[in-house]
Amino acid sequence: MEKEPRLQSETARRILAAARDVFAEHGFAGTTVDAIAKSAGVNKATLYYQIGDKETLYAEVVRSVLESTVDDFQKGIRQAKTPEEQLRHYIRTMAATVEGNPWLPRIILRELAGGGVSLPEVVLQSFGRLLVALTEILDAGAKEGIFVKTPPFLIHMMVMGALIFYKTSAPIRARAPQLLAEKILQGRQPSSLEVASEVETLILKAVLK
Amino acid sequence: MEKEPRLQSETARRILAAARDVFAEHGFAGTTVDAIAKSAGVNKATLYYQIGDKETLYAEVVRSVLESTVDDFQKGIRQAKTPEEQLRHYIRTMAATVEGNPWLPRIILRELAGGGVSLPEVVLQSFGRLLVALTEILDAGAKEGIFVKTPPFLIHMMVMGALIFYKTSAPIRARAPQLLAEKILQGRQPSSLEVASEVETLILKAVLK
Amino acid sequence: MEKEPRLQSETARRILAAARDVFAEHGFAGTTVDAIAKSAGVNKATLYYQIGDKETLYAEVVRSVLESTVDDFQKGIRQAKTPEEQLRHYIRTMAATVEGNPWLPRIILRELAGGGVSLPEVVLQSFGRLLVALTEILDAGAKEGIFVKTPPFLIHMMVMGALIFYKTSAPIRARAPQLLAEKILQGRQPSSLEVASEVETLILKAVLK
Amino acid sequence: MEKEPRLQSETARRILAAARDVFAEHGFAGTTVDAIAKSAGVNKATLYYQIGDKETLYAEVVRSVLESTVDDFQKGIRQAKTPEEQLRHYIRTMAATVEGNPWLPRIILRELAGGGVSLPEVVLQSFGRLLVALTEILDAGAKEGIFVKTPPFLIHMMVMGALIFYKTSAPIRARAPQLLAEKILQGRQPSSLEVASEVETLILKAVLK
DNA sequence: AATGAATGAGGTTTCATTCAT
DNA sequence: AATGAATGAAACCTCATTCAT
Repeated sequence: MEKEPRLQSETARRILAAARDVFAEHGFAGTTVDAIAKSAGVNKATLYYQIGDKETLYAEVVRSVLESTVDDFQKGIRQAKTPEEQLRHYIRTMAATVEGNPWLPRIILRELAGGGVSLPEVVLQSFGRLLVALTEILDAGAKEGIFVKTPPFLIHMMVMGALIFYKTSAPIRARAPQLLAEKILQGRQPSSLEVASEVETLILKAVLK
Repeated sequence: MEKEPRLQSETARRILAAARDVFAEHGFAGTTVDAIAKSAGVNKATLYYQIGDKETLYAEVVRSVLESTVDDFQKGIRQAKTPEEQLRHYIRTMAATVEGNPWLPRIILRELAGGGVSLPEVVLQSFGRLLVALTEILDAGAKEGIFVKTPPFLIHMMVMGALIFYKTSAPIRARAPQLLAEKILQGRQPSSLEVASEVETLILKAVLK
Repeated sequence: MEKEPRLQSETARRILAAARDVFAEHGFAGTTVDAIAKSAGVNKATLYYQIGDKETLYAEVVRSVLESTVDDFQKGIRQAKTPEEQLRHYIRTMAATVEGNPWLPRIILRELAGGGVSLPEVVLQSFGRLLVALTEILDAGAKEGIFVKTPPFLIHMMVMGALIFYKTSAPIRARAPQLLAEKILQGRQPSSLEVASEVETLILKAVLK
Repeated sequence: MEKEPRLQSETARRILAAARDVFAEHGFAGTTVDAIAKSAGVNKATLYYQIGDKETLYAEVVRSVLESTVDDFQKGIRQAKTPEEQLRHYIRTMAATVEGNPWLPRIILRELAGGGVSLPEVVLQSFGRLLVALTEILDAGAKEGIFVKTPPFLIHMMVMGALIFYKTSAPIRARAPQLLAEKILQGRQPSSLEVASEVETLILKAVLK
């Protein structure tokens, strides 16, 4: 249950990668162990030998996905100097992470829907550190008199919400009737990166004095 | 598969209400027909007699929940006059709807996570009408020179994202270590309505010239 | 788990009868639910619907087998008057019960081997009542001066042990080399009832003053 | 399948000792090869390399346990002179063997319950020799006119039955309600050796003229 | 309209055994 | 001689669905 990722065998890594994709696609209950094993190219019993039961497997996937994600976040943020630059960096890093980890948004959505019952303590702590970083950025900006005072949690929700909702609603948007799409989206389906830059613009306008 | 809602018997309504709650709690795959029947206080066979199979039941739940929600939205928006008032009204209506329908956020999250495969056409259309309304508000504001030009879809994502994420992350926030909570939330867990009003402030600041 | 036997459906009775035989033959771990279902002529899922899981099924079998057995015992004993007659009756009743319930000896042996972990409280109580009856017989005989004082539990063990061991060792005796059998058994394989009568003779001789 | 015991390696002995305990505890079907390997502190594959498959392992355990037991029996019996002394010795030796080999009673019970299908020929022969010895004792006593004529097999069953049942019923007796225990056992739980001596008294009284 | 009962299909997990090292 | 890893087969159990009443 508590395998040090660095010590994982190649087989275990293959299984976890497969599990990550299948869980992201179908959720916990909708995923069958058979599907994971097949996707990983191993026998079902091997999966149990290497990792454990379905719940352990899921917990391990959630942990590794969210923890590594948060690590990426933090590295990104430290590179900027002024609060404004840091806040921009924060948004860009989040966008890049969402973009680079296609399974992430859906796993986050499902965890939220499920009340986060599968989130291990260690993930909560990583998350906390991320929010602390954002809090420090906003506080610094407020102290310098360039930001209005805003609750960090809310900023996080708006940024994450916009990015994740935009990303995951893609298949639904694709089904929109032609006419509608033109009216609302002006015929364009902006890429995630364009959206991220628009989010950046809006959030900055909302926060800057 | 397509029962006219007005013709529903009392039994059918009880089943659908139970299904709505159980599906919201556990998702489609995580829900058993047995659990719905038990929660509705009817025999499983009765459920099949009244509604149909599990998929039909889910589709019916999603349809009724989202469609009625969108109807509420639209009624709310029309009551305001100036674009600014309308935009505020839009956000407040959304917040009130999320607040008044506890099952809504989780169903939306799961639908997004699942790519919206269970969303019937009619729901997409309702959604479209909602976005058209928002588009008209933003366009009117831009034409009057009080709003900057912003993509309506993005505004929608930011508002919905913030509201739904805040609502559904409550159980996770409750697990946050004391120290962290104080730093980030300053010890307060604002109510959903307070959050909605802060979202309103931020969005308006972002959109107003 | 606590079905009143009188209220059991025909199907449930068929399943329990099949389970009784298969468990007696192969023990708990050696029995598959598939085998019971097949032997009962019902679908495996029906078995779960009617009774419950394997453990519940086994507990129910042990309970019903041992409880009804003890009831038989008690009826038999009450019919005799003098302590000597009662003690003879006790032994004969036990022999008849072992003879009439082929699955009983093996289930008792397995329960003893397993430490009786599956014996429900109610079975223990029945057993207790049986031993109380035997105790009263021996005490009465001792008071009348016709029995020597002997521990009731030991008498019970010797009688049961002899009867059950004789019964269950039949397949092993059948494998004995010809020559040996002649020497030990004088070529005869006495029937269970003959053995019971010899047990009766021996026990009485041991107990009578 | 037939390894000469003298040639067994230390590892093989460790495995067999572990197997003996685990099989006694859980029976053949209830035992997993994993459990034995773990209990022996060796890798599962080593177990297969050293002994063979599960059935071979079990047969080897049964053979060694019962055979060595019978050897002990025979040594003990030869030390006494008169038939009465020999018969007493027989019972005491059996009691001592049961007492000194805690796994023996349960393995015997399970073998009886299973019809002795796992008893190898060699075990049957040892058993036969034991019964021949008992037969000779009883015959000698009868010829000297001090014993009544009794079937040796029955004596064996009664003695073994009483000893083994008493031993293995200990956990069940421990669960007996206080009140009952006092009535039947007069508050005492006699040790196995006390019980053996009472068995001796009773059997001798039954057999002596 | 409602239900107890039944079931095929499929899900999760275990286990004896083998193999490459 | 010993072991970590792998696996086919089979075990237990669940669940959506149907049917007779």
